[in-house]
Amino acid sequence: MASDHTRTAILAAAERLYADRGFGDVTLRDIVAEANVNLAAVNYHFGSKDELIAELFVTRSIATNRERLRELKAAEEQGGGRAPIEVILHALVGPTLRGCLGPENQRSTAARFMIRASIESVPPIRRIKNREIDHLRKFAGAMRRALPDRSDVDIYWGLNFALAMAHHTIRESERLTKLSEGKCDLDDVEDVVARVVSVATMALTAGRPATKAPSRVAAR
Amino acid sequence: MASDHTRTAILAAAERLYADRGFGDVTLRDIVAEANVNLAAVNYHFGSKDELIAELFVTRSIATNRERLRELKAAEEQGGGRAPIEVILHALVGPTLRGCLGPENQRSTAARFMIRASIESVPPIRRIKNREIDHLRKFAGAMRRALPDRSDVDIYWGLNFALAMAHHTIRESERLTKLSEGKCDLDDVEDVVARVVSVATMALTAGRPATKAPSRVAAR
DNA sequence: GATAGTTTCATACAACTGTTTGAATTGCAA
DNA sequence: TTGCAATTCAAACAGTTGTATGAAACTATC
Repeated sequence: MASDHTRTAILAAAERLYADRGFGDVTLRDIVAEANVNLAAVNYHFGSKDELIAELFVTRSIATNRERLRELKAAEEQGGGRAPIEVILHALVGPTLRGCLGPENQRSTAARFMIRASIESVPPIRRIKNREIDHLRKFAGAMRRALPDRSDVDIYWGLNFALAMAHHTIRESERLTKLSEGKCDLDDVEDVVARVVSVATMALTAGRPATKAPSRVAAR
Repeated sequence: MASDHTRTAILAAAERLYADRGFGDVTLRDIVAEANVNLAAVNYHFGSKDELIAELFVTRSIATNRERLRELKAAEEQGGGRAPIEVILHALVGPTLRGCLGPENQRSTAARFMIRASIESVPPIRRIKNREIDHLRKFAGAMRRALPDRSDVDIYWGLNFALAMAHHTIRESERLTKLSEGKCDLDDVEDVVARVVSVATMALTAGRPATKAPSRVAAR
C-alpha cells in the first residue's frame, strides 16, 4: 500500500541514469540524488542494487516483447497463420528502432535502457537474458512459416542479421551521423526501419535456398 | 632499455583479462596477479590504469586498421584503382571476424580485446575512437569508386550494415549458437565472412540506385 | 667494487562502493 | 489520543578501488 512514491521515483531515476550513462558509471548515490530520496531507500524497497536492475530489466523486457509479439500475431492472423517476411521483420525491429531513434525529445527512456542492457550485460541482467531466446524462437517460427523453402540455418542467420543491423544502428547512431556528415538521417525512423527490413528480407530470400553457402565471394 | 619484461607481461595479461571479462570487472590487482608482477608496476610503467588501456587500444587499433587497409589497397591496385565491392567488404569485415570467431583455441586475443573496446567504450578509449572515422572514410571512398552510381547515403548505410553484421555476430555468437541449437556453425569463419559480405553486397547493389529509399516495404 | 640510475616490492592511503543499523518520523487504525 | 507498523533518515560499516610512498633489490658504468 502506501504511496509507492519512493519506489517509483527510484525506478524512474535509475532507468534514466542507466540509459544515459551506462551501468558502470552510475552509483546508488547518483540514483537517490536524482530521485531525491534517501540512500537506504534502495535497499529497503528493492533489497539490493542488483535486484533493482533486475526489476527494471524484467519489466521493460516483458513490455518490449509483448509489443513485438502483438505486431507479429496481428500480422499472422491477418494472413491466415502466415505473414509476409517483411512484416515479420518489421515487427521484430520496428518497436526497438522507433523507441531508440527519432528526434531527441521523443526517444523512449525505456528503449534506451534496453539497449544499454543489451550492450553492457551486467550479472543481474545476464541471468535473466536467457529467456529472450524463447522469445526469438517465436519469430524464427514465424519466419519459417513465411519461407518454408529456406533452411533453418538461413532463417537463423537472417534473424541474426536483422537484429544486428537494428541494434548496431542504434548503438552507433552518433558515429554514423558523423561519418556520413549528416547525410544519413537517423531521425527519419521509418526510413531506417525500411532499410533494415529491406536488407534483412534480401538476406533471407536471395540466392538458392538449398545449398549451404549463400553466395561465392572472390577471394583473390 | 632494460628487459621490458614487466611492461610486456602487464600488457599481455591486461589484454587477455579485458578481452575475456570486460573493463568493468577487471581490476589492476587482477592484472598484476595474472602478470605475476607487483601492483605498483602498472603505475610505474604506464602512469595510470587509463593510460594502460589507452596504449593497449592504440596499439591494436593501428594493427587492425593496417591489416584491413593492406587488403583493401592490394585489391584496388590489382583492379587499377577500383576493386569489386565484395572484395572491399571482405577487407573490411574479414580480419575482425577471422580474429574473433573460429575454433576457441585459435581466436586472437587482440581481436577479442578490440571487440570489447568497441562495446564497453570506457573513457580512455572513447577519447581515441574518433580516429576510426577517418579510417572508415577510406573504405567509404573505395566503395564509392566501386559503385559510382550509388548515392553517398546508400554507401554509408551499406558500410554501417556490414560492420553491424560482423560485430553483432561476434558479440552474440554464443546466443546465435544456442538459438539455432548449433545449426549455425560459428567456427566456419569463412562461411560467416561470406554470408556477411554477401548480404552487405546485396544491400549495396540491389534496388534502384537513384532514389532515396532502397526499396518499399509493405506497411500494412 | 663503489656509485648512480632504474626497477621492484610491501605497504599505506584516500576515495568510493553497496549495504547495514538503529533511531526518528510518518501514516493509519482502534 | 494511543499504539503499531511502515517508512525515512543520518551515520557508519566493511570491502574494494586506483594511486602514492619510501625502502629494498637490481643493473650497468666507471
